[in-house]
Amino acid sequence: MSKEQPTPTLQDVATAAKVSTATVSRCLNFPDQVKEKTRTKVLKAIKMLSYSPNFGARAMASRRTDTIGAIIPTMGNAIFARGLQAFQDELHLHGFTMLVASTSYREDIEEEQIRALVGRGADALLLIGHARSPEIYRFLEAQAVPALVTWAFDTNLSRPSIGFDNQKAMCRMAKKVIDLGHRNLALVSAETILNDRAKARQLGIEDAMVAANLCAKTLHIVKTTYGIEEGATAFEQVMKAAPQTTAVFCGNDVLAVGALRRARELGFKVPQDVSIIGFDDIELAEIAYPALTTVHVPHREMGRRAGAALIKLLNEGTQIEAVELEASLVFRDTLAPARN
Amino acid sequence: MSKEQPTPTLQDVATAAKVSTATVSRCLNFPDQVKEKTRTKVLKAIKMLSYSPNFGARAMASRRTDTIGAIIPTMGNAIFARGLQAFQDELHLHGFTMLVASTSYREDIEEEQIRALVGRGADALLLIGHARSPEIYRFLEAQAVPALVTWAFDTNLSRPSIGFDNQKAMCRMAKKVIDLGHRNLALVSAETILNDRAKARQLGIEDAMVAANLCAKTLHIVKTTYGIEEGATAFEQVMKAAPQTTAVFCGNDVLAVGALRRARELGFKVPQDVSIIGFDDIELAEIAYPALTTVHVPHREMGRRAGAALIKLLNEGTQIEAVELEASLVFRDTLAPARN
DNA sequence: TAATAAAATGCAAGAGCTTACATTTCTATT
DNA sequence: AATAGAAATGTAAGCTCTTGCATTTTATTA
Repeated sequence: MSKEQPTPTLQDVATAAKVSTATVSRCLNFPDQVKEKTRTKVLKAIKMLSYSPNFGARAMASRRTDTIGAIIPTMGNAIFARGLQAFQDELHLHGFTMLVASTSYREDIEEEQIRALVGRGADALLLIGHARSPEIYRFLEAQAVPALVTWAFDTNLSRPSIGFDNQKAMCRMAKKVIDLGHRNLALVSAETILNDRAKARQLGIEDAMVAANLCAKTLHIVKTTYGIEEGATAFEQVMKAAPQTTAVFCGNDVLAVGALRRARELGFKVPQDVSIIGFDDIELAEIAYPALTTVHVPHREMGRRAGAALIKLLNEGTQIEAVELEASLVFRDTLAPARN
Repeated sequence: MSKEQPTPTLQDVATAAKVSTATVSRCLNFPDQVKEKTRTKVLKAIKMLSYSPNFGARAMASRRTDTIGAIIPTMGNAIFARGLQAFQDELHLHGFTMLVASTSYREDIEEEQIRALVGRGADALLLIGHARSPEIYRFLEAQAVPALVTWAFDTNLSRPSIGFDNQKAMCRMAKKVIDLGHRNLALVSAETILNDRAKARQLGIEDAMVAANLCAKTLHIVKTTYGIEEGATAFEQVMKAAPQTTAVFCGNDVLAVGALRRARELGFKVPQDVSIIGFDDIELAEIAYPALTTVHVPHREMGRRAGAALIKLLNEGTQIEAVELEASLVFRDTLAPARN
């Protein structure tokens, strides 16, 4: 503990095993290029010295890292955590390593993290949503780091993405809601400025309203941050400002669960008095009481596919082809025909 | 896109700005050591080239990385995700970067990940739980990488840890349960071989039983993997094998929520017929119906403190002092006196 | 204005690894 | 046993930065 022992290097191993550094290196990277006997000797030296290769040096010398970076808004949100886990599992399967960073939904931090991951040698990047400054896309291009957008899907953009169309999915759900006779709609949403998914979901409802000859302007929107309590508060605001509301859409299940709870606390019967609709279909949705009607997002599938696509791109140079996944509607117990 | 543009290097920037590489480097690392005019020039060149420093090279040359690694079992579990987020926030505050890896509760993968993170130059490591082979601890020592154990606390070990005593916490809860007249206890637990937290929780119940003159052997234990459905199945197994059971402890809230659901599906009244107790106190616990009685674990506090301690160690060389956090009991609606 | 100290910059030696190419050691064949 | 060809190993350059020391520029003082 007290002695300043420098961490062992390739050279140390080579010396201990009485071979050249090249042989040790090959032993690690191309084991079958070295004779069994030599290999054993080297491996023993490695173990003895508790040697571990220096990644930076290796990356620099070999010009590749087998590392893919992922940048998500927050790990506190189960849907990202879960998608990432699937992503990571897929990468691990192919010998790649994942580096994660989170942005707390802040654009400046996202930029910082993108630079950090690129600097760390990420061979490719996984990003959430399309919305970010052109400068960042330029940077990525200058660094020749391919980026794949997920959690969103938009045919209008040239960027490859693997995800689903938030707008379309929410529109389908809204149509159902309107078909059940609801005319006074509200939306509890996350901030839409830096979150194109949230924005798309809002647009989806508005699309359905217009299609049903309702004025999109009548959609009562309350914006809030992420959290159960936040959802509860927002619900209260909605019902105070627009008491005639019969259906409250929520930008995600966590907000919806909060709304649900507050609804009950305030004496509303769900769904008889007011319907509540979530988005994501996390476990919470099923557990909530009454069980939440929501839009199912294929998080794991998305993560897995994104991983596979990026690996294919890196290994075979195959261009990523955009994949639109299906987000299905899950009808449980918080949606019913409008009262009266 | 077609031209193989090599990513820009420090040298490129230096050339573009007509200064030496040393100046560019200082511009990045010690901005006030370089004249305003020069700095502007350099910064412009950097922006123009979309330059981003190569982390590996920097790490190698400067022998430090300002990076801390965290290794958790899985991101799919909210409690780890949340603790990590707090950890990351704390690190970010001090200019450190976090590298995460997950192990899927597999020892071999954990070892692999530890080596990977150390190889990537992690200045320190955050680990969950104490249980791992001595060889790994030896490796960490050989590499002079300090490691902090969290999510657990054990005064008997010399290793520094910031966490809570799983055994003590569960024992307190079990005591309450026994005080309510429960004599036939069961436990739905995660696999305890590689999970010392799960093991400790089990021991905690047994401690309480012994203290109450119950035979610890009568604790009916069912082991399962993580998941709501898994918890449900395990509950069913418990009640089939030991129908006289009046209180079912669960290793975590997710299992408990599953048990709760299956209990209702099977026609058990909770808590009248059977009490169900969780562990962790994640959001799910509060949302579950009836709301779950559980042990509150200070995830965020743990993450934050762990971050702070590691940074202090790295920056000031201050030895980490172990901190035992309090895990409190949260009584909600799934615990009641034993029937009869 | 000259002399001196302080600030800014440049030079060049590494940091630990990979890999093209050169050299040595085997294996198999005649 | 000699030799070609293959397999194994070694040599050394180069990957991109940081930093101690040397040098140049700028500011300060007499």
